[in-house]
Amino acid sequence: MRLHISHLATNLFMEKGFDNVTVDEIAAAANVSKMTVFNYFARKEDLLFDRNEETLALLRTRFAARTQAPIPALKAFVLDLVEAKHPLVRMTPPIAAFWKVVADSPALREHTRTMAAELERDLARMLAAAVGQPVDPLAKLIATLLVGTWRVAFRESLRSRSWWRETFLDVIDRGFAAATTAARGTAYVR
Amino acid sequence: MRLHISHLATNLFMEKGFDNVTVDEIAAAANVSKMTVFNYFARKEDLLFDRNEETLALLRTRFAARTQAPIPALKAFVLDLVEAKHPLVRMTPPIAAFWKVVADSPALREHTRTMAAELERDLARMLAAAVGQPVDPLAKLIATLLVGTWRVAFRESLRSRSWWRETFLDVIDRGFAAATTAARGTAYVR
DNA sequence: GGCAGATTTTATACTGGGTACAAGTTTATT
DNA sequence: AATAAACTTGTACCCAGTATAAAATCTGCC
Repeated sequence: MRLHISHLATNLFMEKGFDNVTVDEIAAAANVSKMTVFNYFARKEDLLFDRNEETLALLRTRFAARTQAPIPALKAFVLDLVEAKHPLVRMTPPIAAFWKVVADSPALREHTRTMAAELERDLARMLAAAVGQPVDPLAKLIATLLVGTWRVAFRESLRSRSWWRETFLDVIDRGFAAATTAARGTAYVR
Repeated sequence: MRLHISHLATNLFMEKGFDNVTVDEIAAAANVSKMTVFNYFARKEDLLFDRNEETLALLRTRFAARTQAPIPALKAFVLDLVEAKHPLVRMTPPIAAFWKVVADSPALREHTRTMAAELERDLARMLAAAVGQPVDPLAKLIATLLVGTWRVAFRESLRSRSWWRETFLDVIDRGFAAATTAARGTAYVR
């Protein structure tokens, strides 16, 4: 049911743009009342980003299974995503279309920032836990640097559909090198 | 007039919290109609962050007058702010109270993220212009790393009112070292 | 002073996301 | 079948923000 509504809504968003579809419209298309939609999804934005939680879970799982120090492990994780052509880094036309919907809506762009902020907080907690310490400024700094690196690399890979690999990997390389510098001499790097 | 309304609104926000003050209320307090308020301020959030543009202008001015490479110059700029006890880094009780209003409102927290994103874009442009190049992925990455560093340092200085200096400067040190690593071998560092 | 024209302010009415609440409907349990 | 629990819905509401056109205020000019 939740999936049904979310799917329907996503199609409408792709057709007409996020801001040009009202929740009433979505509810009508699903033969359901507006209240029911808000019952399943706290905000309109969640209709599109329903799978965000899965991504976080994937990160947590992979991080928990790591065999290296936190920062190298995270870099290896990102490189694995590229190698495996995971949807998060594989810019097929439908995926590019999805992100175009996001890029075209101010509300959705703001929402991605909120998600990034939550990711930063989560990652800081994970990093701190990995070295057995409370969440301190250094953990927050590293989390911010890494999430920022990811954001830039991701956006660049969206901008140019072909030949993005080189740029993407260069940004990842430089960003992780930067985080490594910030964390030099701590357990985060080795 | 704009200042009058903004001042009045800020006081109301400090008293009751951003989300518990309606624009109608502000308009009434200023003996003015709601439309007039929106005439001066495009969004409710702008009533509080009216001076954001000034800060950006300060950054641009200082950056234009720099004598060092971009990244060292920006670090010197931040250290100067600390030295001069600029309001941006001096956490007096009224300033802390102001930021508590922000911290207590989800809408305002989102707004700060939007401002940070705009700052990132601006800084990327400034960096690219400084080395005579179009805005490329590296400029974006450095801008993101530096703004992220600033955000973390700033938030930490808010968290603990006394003895914040050491932590603040440590985060700045590590963050700028990280950005320097990301930019190694380019004109951004020297 | 007084008039014409531009600018500002205002009232009114609307859109749309989101909440509160209470009543109705379905589904599961015994 | 009866009752409780969970889900769904209608209705009414709040508030930010927009559109539009009328009214008030200010401006330069004679």
